[in-house]
Amino acid sequence: MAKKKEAPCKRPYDLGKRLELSDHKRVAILRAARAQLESGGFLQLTMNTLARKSGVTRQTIHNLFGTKAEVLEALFDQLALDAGLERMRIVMQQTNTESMLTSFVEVFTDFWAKNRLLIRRIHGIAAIDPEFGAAVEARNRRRQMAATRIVERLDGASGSEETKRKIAVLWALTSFEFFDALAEGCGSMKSAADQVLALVRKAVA
Amino acid sequence: MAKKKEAPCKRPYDLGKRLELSDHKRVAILRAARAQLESGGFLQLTMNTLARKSGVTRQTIHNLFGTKAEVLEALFDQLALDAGLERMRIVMQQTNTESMLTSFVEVFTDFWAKNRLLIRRIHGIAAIDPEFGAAVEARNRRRQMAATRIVERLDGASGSEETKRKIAVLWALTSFEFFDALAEGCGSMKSAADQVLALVRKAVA
DNA sequence: AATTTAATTTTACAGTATGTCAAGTTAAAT
DNA sequence: ATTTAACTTGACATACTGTAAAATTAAATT
Repeated sequence: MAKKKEAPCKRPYDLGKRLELSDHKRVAILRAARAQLESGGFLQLTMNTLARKSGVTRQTIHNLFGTKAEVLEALFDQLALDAGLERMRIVMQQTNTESMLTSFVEVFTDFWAKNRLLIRRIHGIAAIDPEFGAAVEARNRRRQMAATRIVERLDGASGSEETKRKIAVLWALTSFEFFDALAEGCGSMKSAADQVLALVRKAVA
Repeated sequence: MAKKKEAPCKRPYDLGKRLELSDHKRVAILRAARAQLESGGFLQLTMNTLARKSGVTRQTIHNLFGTKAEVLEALFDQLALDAGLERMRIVMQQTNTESMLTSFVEVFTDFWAKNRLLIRRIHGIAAIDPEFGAAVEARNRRRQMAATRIVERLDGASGSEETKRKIAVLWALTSFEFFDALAEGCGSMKSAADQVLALVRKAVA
């Protein structure tokens, strides 16, 4: 009674503007996720509200990202990608080792200051969920490597107990959590950053 | 057709052994909650599994504690109560201000080391959920007060910029998060504690 | 020993969240 | 005009939280 659908004949298809639209949605979703995460926290952030706030369907979020955890990983990745790579290059291109250390501290305190609330949440999720924690840890490894290389270059030797100690201290002093705790007590982010640098100099140099 | 129940005549009732049993259950639940939280994290910890692991009904947990968040608050309270009060007294009873500082650092690094995983989770929950975060912050205020008093006594004066700076630094250096980051890099908790003390001495004394 | 009392269990329910599926719609690309 | 794929819609299964009321159990009282 009803007409049968024709058989599908494959034909080349270039999605130009459609990809663009799709990307806009990705951006909108991540932006909304960030806002939601910062204001209400992780428990308030539901796929439903996220969909509503970003003007998309819940299903679309699943199509674009996968699970809720994957949305957050994407958010974290974007953050690291936007800021991380180029800044790390700046650090490593310093000729003087001393200024490399300074640059290292500045790059991260700046990063922590600009994304304080978001990173607090993301690290919080990492702390409560071992699986997500592993994902975050993997993404933080670049900082670890950098800290190691800087201290080793500073010390000349590598592998000694003293060097190991310095690496651990530099790592901890430039961690987000330390900055976050410090900023709570200091009046401003700027002075917290200054304090970190001073402490690093005293402890490592 | 059926017999009517007699009217209830109130009569004094002392629940001696029953309270004891109830307390045993409270303990079992908190113990199970801790284990679950440490091993699987917050997202894995459900009221159902918690009930199963502690040999109680889900409803009983609700009766004894209230909501899931209240279970965790109870867990955190117990932790702080067990260790916190007496230890803080030890710190404050030091005659020498210098040894008061040392004692302060030791008390907390010791505490962090003994409850590392649990505190990491609890602070994680505080970081992702503003409401729970406020509850944790309120319970951490004792440490804040102590740090302030120690530095003020050490400096003689109170209110100066330099004193404020020192308070913030002492606060951050003795935070759990800093210890946690440091312990990751150091081989042992012991050496992490040593590092904290050394840094505090350098920065504050 | 019989009865009263309250803790605990059982059972049921409402509300909300996640994640998946299939069919329908829409708009860009051909 | 037709094909294509993103997107929406609506529905579903599952799981967790929190609450309520009746049934059960064991301690405390008489």
